[in-house]
Amino acid sequence: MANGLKSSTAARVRFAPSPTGYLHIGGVRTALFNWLWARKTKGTFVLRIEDTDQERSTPESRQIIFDSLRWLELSWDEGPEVGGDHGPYTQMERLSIYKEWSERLIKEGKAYRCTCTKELLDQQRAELKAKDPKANFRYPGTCRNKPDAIPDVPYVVRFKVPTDGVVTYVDKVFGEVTTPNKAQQDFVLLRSDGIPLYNFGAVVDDLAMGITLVARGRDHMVNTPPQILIYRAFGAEPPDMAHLPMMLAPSGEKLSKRHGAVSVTEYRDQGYLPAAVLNYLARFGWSHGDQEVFSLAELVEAFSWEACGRGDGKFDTKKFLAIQHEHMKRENLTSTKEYAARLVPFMKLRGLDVSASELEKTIYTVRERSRTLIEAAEGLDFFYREPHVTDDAAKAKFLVDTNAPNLKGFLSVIKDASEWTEAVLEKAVHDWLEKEGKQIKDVAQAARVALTGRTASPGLFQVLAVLGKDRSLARLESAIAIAEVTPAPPPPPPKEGAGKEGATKEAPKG
RNA sequence: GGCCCCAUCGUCUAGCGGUUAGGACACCAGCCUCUCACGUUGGGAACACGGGUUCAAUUCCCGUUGGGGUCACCA
Repeated sequence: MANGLKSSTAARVRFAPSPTGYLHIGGVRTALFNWLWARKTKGTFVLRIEDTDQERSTPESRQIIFDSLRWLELSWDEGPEVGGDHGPYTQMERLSIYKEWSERLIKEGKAYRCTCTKELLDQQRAELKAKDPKANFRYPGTCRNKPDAIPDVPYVVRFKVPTDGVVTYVDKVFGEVTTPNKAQQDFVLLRSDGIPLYNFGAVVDDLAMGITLVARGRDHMVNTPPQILIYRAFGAEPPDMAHLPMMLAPSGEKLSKRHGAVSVTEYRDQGYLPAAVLNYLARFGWSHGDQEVFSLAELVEAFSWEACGRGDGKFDTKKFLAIQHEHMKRENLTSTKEYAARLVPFMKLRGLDVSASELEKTIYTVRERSRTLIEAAEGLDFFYREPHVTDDAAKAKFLVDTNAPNLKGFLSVIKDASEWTEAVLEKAVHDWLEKEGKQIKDVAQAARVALTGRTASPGLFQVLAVLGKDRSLARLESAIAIAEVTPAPPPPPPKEGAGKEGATKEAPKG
């Protein structure tokens, strides 16, 4: 009962990445689930930078994290650049806090100073391994029972792990998990340079920041028992814990650069929509009946830890693209206004300086056929490029003398149309075709190549309407000029497959 | 190897004792069609194995197998 109440009241959750590179797609999922929970409970989403790995942390990575989260629209309520009552939100700025809290534990006999050097322990570990490759090295407890005094050599602070007993906690997605304490060693809290290790820094901060639920990847599940021991040493109740199943590469290996894009910024640059990225990630390890496509608001509404699965999954780029396509197609998911605004930079990349308001008028022609903003930009290119570019193969195949008469006829019909609208043009052309005893397919491809420069495009009459009368006529005229002086290629030889099929069918005759 | 976790179509998953085991992606075939798409109809495709519990197990329990995580003065 008390637990249910705790879950439904405003949660304080956090996302605590290390600034050691790009923001991994798996990290984004962790951020998303936390963010969803914060929004659903009308709670607080805290961003904390865990930069205690001085070797790997960089200011650039820190910036990438901010940029990525902002692009995804996963806004944080407390954290770097926005502030809050529990700062600072960067661990390297909290060193005095860790020092103070560790002294507290030492004073209470729950932790101790250890002067064993890393070199010594590495050596002991190596010796043991040499004797017995299967052996499990653990800190032997050399300094565990020494009376406390500040040594005159560098020392680390170690946690005094109880020699017996177990840690049991109820994971929000995995249920009850029990680990024996004797499986753990006296792990290090504070390094000799005063910088905390992950488990200590995270617990101190989560406690100090009033975090009520910790959600992270399953690779952290092994950290939970020692962390709970630390919470208890501080006389505190641990927050709720939730672990998320792993996202694996299609091969079943850990997801890495080798298996395609793992950095969110790559998806951004490939023309994915943030809402689509979030949608795919949300459905990975979480489900809501048969629903596949969600807006962000729907995710917030529907999300729950209970509906999270426990099995690891494999990242599927095809399904990801399909979800992305849905978001590109549906106006209620991506309004034309938003679509246009996001498209502008992709047009710019093609050297086309088109305003969002201009794009808003043409987007309807590519909505269903573009899966990404890059594809949309490609699809819209010929509307804005003057002169437009004609594909060589398309030109050679369609802008030829045998098509010239049809193109001329087509041109003169639309030129005389009573009104330059899709419907009127279509009717005019069809009337003409009927009179001529021709079909639209006899002229469509040549006209398409003339107008768009390619063999695949939006509907012919949509193209005419968007292009406008002057440009349409001009493009047709120059195409006709080319066609008239270009001899048609020889007809292709009969297809082998078709011949065989015919032979089979007519075999009884022979 | 120790500790921990997991197990339904190829993939993401629904299922919370009794179902023709459902959906989505992908795949195949058809329809639609001025191209590309979209849309649409249909199809193949799964409960890892072995014991229990039960009138009844995909579902609950145990084991086996398989997979994953982690064993640092990284996070």
